[in-house]
Amino acid sequence: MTTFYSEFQKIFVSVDCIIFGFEKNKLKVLIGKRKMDPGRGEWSLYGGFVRLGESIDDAALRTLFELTGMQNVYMRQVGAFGNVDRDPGERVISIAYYALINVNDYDDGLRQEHGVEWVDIEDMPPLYSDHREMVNKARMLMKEKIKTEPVGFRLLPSLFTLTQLQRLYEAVNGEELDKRNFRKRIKEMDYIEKTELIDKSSSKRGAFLYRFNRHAYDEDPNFKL
Amino acid sequence: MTTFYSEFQKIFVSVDCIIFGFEKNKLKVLIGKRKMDPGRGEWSLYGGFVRLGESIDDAALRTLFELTGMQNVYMRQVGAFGNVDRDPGERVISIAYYALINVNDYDDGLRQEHGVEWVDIEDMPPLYSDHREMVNKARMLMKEKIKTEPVGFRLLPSLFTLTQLQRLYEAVNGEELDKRNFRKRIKEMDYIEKTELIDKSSSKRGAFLYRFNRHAYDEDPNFKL
DNA sequence: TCAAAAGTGTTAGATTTACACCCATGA
DNA sequence: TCATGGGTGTAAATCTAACACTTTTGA
Repeated sequence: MTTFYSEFQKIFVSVDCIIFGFEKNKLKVLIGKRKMDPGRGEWSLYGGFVRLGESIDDAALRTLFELTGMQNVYMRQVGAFGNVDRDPGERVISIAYYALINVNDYDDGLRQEHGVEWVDIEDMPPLYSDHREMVNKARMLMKEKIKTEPVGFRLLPSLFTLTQLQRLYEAVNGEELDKRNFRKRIKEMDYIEKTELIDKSSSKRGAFLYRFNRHAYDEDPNFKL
Repeated sequence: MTTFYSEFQKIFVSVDCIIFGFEKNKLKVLIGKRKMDPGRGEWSLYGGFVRLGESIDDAALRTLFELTGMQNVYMRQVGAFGNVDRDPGERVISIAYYALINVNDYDDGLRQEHGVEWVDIEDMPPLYSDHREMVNKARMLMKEKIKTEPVGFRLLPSLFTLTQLQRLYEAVNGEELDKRNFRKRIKEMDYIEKTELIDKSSSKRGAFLYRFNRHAYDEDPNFKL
């Protein structure tokens, strides 16, 4: 291989995944106890090293796939974290990505095999290295994103009630919303379709189930550039 | 040195700077013709490699300093760019940063020595590799940032007229603003101080000069978290 | 029969937008 | 004297936020 930049030094580059889920009306993050040195036993995001033959985006997707077996997952870059001493063992620059998954789609056996757990984002233990900072930034970005794009559906089952949807927005924004104002806004979104199905699991009366219509969303002139 | 991650491969990591300036009512970016292979002669952002002993933020600041001799410059990370073939010579992951400088503070001799030029962001030549993508993302982030924080002053002299400030916002947003509505909003911002000084360079009548008061900004309760 | 969640409109206030003329001055 | 950019306020429209009661049904 030609070495154009031989006078410079190479550095380990990793990816770390902030995997968001939504369960029991709480926004959750998937973390596990670190199984390698340095930092063995500390709570940590799941990550991996970037290989020479893959893009950083692909490295993030691969890492997520290793952990969850899931593909076609919504992932977005959070940013690069590169303090000199962020990894106590070696110089490692890490690129954080957040992912949005529906917790029901994640096989719980697989989750246990990897020893990772869903923890409430409002109630997280101290994390390894700068991982807390990554989570904070990821949450901030996701919160901004959800204001302008309907990415929240990634965190819900394909059929959901309006109350579930409201609780999701509340968990993401960290504040309660007015039920009537919320429903009014939802009604204006043609890509949220009411079905004739009723969910009786959370109330005696039952609530209509809704679904996100991607096709209608892509056609919505309010969201064209 | 202990080698914890010896089974993985290291990668070159660079930083690239999107340096924004404001001149003749246009938003400009500083670019130059690349002086090294691969890509020699192509228009390119100014960049450099991250060293083992410095953080990525420090690498960006150092790179900017090398080019401009300027310190204490406002810089923010744009993100990591890591397609496998983004650099035709070697695998290089690059972290882009944008900087806001006042073009008058940049010594023009130094600029010429480095062979870089201010080009209108609306009228840029094709750029090396993924640099255009970096510029686009940087601009988008800067545009969002300026909506909530008064970072625009970094692009202006310390004394400026309201028309200059309006033109800056127009250049950043890419659309014209209503003069009266703009001035109404500015008047509400206590950290933009009117001085008794008059600028006669752009009109016969002359226009009052204003200044940004950082102290008043830091105290503004509208901007506390 | 009652507890618990679902569902539904209106009004006041705040914010945003549109819009046109006089002023001061140097050439 | 006139061309040029500087400077100023109001009203309509839109958006946002606050708010309370009825319905259904299983236990």
